Amino acid sequence: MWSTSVGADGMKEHYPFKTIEAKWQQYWEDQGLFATDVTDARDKYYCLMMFPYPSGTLHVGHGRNYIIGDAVARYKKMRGKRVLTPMGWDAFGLPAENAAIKTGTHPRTSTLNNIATMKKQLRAWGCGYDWAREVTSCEPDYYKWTQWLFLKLYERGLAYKKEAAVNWDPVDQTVLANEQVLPDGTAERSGARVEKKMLSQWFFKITAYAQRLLDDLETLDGWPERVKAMQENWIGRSEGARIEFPLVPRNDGVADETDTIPCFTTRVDTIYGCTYMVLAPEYPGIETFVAGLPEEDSVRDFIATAGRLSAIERTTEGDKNGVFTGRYVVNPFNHETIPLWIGDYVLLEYGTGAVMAVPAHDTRDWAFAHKYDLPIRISIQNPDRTLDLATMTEAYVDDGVVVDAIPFSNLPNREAIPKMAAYAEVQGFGKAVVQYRLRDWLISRQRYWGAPIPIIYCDDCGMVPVPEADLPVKLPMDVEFKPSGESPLKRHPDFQQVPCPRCGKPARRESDTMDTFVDSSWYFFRYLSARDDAQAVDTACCDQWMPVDQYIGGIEHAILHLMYARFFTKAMYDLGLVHCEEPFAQLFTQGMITKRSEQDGQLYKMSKSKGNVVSPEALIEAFGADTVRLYTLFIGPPEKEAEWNDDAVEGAHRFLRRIWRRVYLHRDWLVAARDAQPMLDQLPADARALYRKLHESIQRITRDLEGAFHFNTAIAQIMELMNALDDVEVSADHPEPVRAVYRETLESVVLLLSPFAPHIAEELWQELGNPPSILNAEWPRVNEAALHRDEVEMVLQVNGKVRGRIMMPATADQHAVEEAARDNPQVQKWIAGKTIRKVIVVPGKLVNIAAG
RNA sequence: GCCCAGGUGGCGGAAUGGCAGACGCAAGGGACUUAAAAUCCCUCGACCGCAAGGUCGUGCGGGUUCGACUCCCGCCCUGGGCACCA
Repeated sequence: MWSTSVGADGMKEHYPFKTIEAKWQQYWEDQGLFATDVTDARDKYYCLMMFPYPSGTLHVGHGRNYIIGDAVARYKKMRGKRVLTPMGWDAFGLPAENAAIKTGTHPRTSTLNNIATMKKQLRAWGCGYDWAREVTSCEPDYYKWTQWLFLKLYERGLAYKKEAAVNWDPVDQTVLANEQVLPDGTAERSGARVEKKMLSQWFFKITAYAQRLLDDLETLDGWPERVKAMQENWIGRSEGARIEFPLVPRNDGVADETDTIPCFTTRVDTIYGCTYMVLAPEYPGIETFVAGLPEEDSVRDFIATAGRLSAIERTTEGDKNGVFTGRYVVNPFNHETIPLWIGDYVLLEYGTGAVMAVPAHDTRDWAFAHKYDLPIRISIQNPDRTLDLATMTEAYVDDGVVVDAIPFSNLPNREAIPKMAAYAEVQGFGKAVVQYRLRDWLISRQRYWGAPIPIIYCDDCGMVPVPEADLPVKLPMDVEFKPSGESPLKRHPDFQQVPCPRCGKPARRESDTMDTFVDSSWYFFRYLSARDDAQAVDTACCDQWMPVDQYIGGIEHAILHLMYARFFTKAMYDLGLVHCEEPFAQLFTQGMITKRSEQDGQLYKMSKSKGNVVSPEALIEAFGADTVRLYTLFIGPPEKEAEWNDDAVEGAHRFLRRIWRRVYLHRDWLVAARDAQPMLDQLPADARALYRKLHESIQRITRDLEGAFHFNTAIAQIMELMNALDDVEVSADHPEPVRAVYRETLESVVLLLSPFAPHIAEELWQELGNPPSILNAEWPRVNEAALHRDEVEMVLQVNGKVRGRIMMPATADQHAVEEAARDNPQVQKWIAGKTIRKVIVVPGKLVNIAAG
């Protein structure tokens, strides 16, 4: 029903997305619309997207992150916020170094090339950033400060070196942090089967922050529950007791290095049922315990066999193997002498590496005791007191009553736990303790492409930190990459040989570099003073702008990056560098984009190896960036996974084309209707209804964007509004108030659309006679008067089933509504001959008559 | 085993305890066109019925309620996190 008059230039009638997209990208850049002056923090809104690793090119799956972030930034700007959206590059990392080994291209060259490509891609998507704050973690002006922060942590004892059993990735030729090993024992990055090796490595003492990291999760109201739950699981707090078991001296008079063996238990209430103790095979000093005893050979064999097992074999539930040591310990509660065993199911890294075994009340101990015919004793009775060793077929692990445990007998076991821990403390052989699963963060990597650890080894002075004035410790560029994967720093004399900063004698530089997760643990502070070469962070500015108001990124960083960044923030807080304890107030984790593989028809995350990658370039060429953006946001709830569907992209394009034509064809008289007012009392019914629909839409879209970012329903609402517009005839021939309605509707559609499809919105905004940029325009406001209805449609139900509907004055009272409902012929058909038991009236909505 | 999500048409997905399936995709039919593209109109959960209309339907089984996709209890399934963690 749209008038078909064609505009002056027929060309532009066909939504010239290519020209307008190039035009507006240039305009935003020239006008510096995303440059933010951080000296003014009134109404600040720090909108941050996880900075990408410059892997080469971005696909539409990556795009979701940036498109969501850009839509949020644009929306908040229109809501009057002073929005800061910086962007940078997590630019150190193994892929670039591995590529260098293959192709000979230096990692810095390939990385900077990739950055240039990806920057172009972000621009082509229409995403705006404050590029003056760009940080690139592989450049000395950034990693200088990463190294400086390392030194600060080192001074505080939060960075330390120790010999430990660590995860070794044989493919990437480096050690890894626990967080970077998947549950199946393979490396998160390379996929290699991780090996355990005893090596001397650098750690950050994240465990010192375990409790704070756990406690402060509760303050993070703006974080998804699942992310908080994952971090809670990972930290793995458990309360228990540490009990010292005296070691029974050897018969042959040979002295031991220790006279007690401590163990950690969460079930000290079961200790009267403890019938033996088990040590981890790697337990330090185990060999001296058994030296010269008849059991020595079997113990050595056992340890050797257990040592050959891989991490997965050791940590997979299943068969438990062990061996008797020939030694005994004493249970300090009942003074009973019990045998000391070694078992491969006991982990050195957890607790004390020793377990008090209570087969009657622990499923693992039950299995072990049965296998090796060890004694079993009940020390917790079930509430009915019917437990009997003769009839038990599995360990009783539930709560009950303590038995055979004078002076604790007959106590409910939960009450016995604190009492027994207190008793141990008074007696001096134990105490209540809290144990965490979280391990310290292993940060050294035996690779080249990372920030060098600023430490020097001197034969006389030992470990010496590089003086601050000598930072950055620069990565040498003249290096040779060997296929073995060995770090070129290890055989780079100029890099390694250095005088000791303390005594001046020849010394050796640390050749390990830092985990790239260190670089990304503090970049959000650096954005605020990215070009400052005098200090790592600008404390005053951080006070103003931190925390980040909205952080947006992938769920895959739920534990890794997000916990490391929280740890760094707390450590920097303790150093007085910043005054916020949590970096990210609101966290939004968008779901992955998947696509069906052409090979096997399964859904996979987009990746080159699966061959299901969709590049944005061809789509932008064919449909424009606005279409790709609109489709990406419309695909489904942004926090959920979504399957990419090439066909549906066209639907988004059709919609934009429709809006383009509607506005463009009528632009002349729409501009002329600039000052016309939509007088409510002068509007014919259809225009009045459209005007109501418009304001309902504004209300709903605004609600959808606040908080939960329901872009999909917001866009659906714009589509509905356009559909409603289709049902009326829009032309210049209408009276002024009606023209005003059409103008306001189309203008609002453009405004409401602008965070999602900003180029077309800018162009149409201008076509409607407004000055650019739409970013400076105000988000539409709801006109409460427009929402008013004189009449409402009411649903009529009989026994909960819809039987009809009637129009009622909005002011009708309950009685009138009930009356009208009973009089309705449809309703009468269903209540005829029945007794009406109850009538429910929901004002403005429905009537339900219960009849039977 | 423990802890989180989730299960709705052919598909993606909508629904403050109040009309289940908004919006879009796909499909089918039609209009315009020499033709195509583009655009527009109609149909589109299942079953019964010529129709009016009716019955069933949100993983399964119960419950609360005038009324349940929504709340409660018990299951099943899918995805994710943790797990020989003492």
